Amino acid sequence: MNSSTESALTQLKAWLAQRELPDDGRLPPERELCELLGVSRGALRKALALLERDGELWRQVGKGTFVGARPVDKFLSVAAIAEGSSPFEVMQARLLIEPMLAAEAAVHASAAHLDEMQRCTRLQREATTWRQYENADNRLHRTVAEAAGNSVLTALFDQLNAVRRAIVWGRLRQKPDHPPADHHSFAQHDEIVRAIGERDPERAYRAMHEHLSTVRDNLLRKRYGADFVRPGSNAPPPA
Amino acid sequence: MNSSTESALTQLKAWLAQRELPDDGRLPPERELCELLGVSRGALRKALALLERDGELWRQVGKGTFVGARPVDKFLSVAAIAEGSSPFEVMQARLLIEPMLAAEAAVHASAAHLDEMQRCTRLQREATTWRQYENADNRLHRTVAEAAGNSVLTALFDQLNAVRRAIVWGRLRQKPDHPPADHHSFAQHDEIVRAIGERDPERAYRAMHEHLSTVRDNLLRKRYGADFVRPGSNAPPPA
DNA sequence: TACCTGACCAATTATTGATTGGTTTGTTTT
DNA sequence: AAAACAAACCAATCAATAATTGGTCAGGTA
Repeated sequence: MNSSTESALTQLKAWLAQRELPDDGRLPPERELCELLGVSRGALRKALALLERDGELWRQVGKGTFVGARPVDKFLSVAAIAEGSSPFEVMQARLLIEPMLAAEAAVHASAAHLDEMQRCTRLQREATTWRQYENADNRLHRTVAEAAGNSVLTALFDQLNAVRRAIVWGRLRQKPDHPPADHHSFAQHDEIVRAIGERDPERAYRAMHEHLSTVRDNLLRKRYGADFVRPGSNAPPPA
Repeated sequence: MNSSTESALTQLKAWLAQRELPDDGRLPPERELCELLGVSRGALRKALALLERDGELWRQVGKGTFVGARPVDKFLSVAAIAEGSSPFEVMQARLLIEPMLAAEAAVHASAAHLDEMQRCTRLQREATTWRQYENADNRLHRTVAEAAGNSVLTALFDQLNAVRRAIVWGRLRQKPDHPPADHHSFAQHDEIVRAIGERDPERAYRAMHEHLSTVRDNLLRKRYGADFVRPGSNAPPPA
């Protein structure tokens, strides 16, 4: 180590020891600090580099210099998740999560939530375009998630839903302009809403599970043929 | 429906039908559009509200009005979710999700995953600081999630975990420097890993559920006192 | 050779003004 | 009296700009 940097390091450590730092651990910009310490900026930077190498602080251009460990705010983007996933994985995730949300919704749903659910089933029946149909479907499932009354779970559902859309949009571009004559879904949606309305968590769970199973099977049949048998477990969880 | 809004709705639908919209589906600001259609802004807004209610378009202050479904691509940042949530909600979410991951892990876990889990339990026993203890705990739960073999679910777990950390860091600043003498957790972790290793999904589910219940109760006791009774449902889902 | 000074670069933040959906208020119309 | 309208205002958002900050380079100095 050269003499000037050694001096700067000593000064810096002393300053850090006596000085009370703000909450975010930020210390003054280099141009100020080097004047405070009475050292040149180059020397100060070498001293800071040493402390950074030891993990005692971290720096970022345009932001500043901070004591402590560099924060790792790894927010996985929806696109990144969708990239490494398959429609099958998304369906399995839905199959695990949404029935629980339905069960919770049966406990916590408000009257407004129930109204909205019924409105969605009606809108879906009245849909004349694929977009309307899908809108109503999305909205119904979203309302169920929201009705569960847990903002964290709602956020997770939103993320899952976003991944689902990203994958569907990316791989299965087929979007007919007419709504499907899928009376199966109508009845299943009705059963879900009914179970939630009657405050029956177990029935809501089963109804949602059965509905999503149907959706999954349709998806897989469309992709792999009618005789496809899904690998892995798909049973409801133990009680 | 009142006559002016009915007229506005007709005009609007006609305009939408004949007009080719830009790629993003954005239509002109209200102040322009009402002039184009020859209706008052109030009437136009009522008509727009109807279409929005039917999911045919969506609006946002400062942004504009767009046809189609409201994009949920808005990646909710961890901080944003944590802001509107409570530790209790996070625990409930963990209670709903992680037992299922454990059950799936019992089916799909590889030998490498099992090794890693056992390594984590060992590391936790040997931990001498709180940070090491917590690291081992995080890693164990993360490995279970990964062992479930579904990248979407793993991503959701990561997000949930990030929210949990954000909340714990933000609200409960107490961080003792010594690991807890919490032999309860040790035994429960062992039971989880054992159940997964023996390929018993139901036992893995129950073990994880019991473990997280304990964690939650400890958390609540610490926060609200020993006699706190948690509202809402916390029962395992129906079979 | 080591060091300092000054300038410049690129990433980031702060600021300002304009745009836009949402709301209120007072007036006019029916 | 109720509905409709017009204008003003509000808050969220966006675009453009300026300021800040860590990183780097060139030239001079001891």
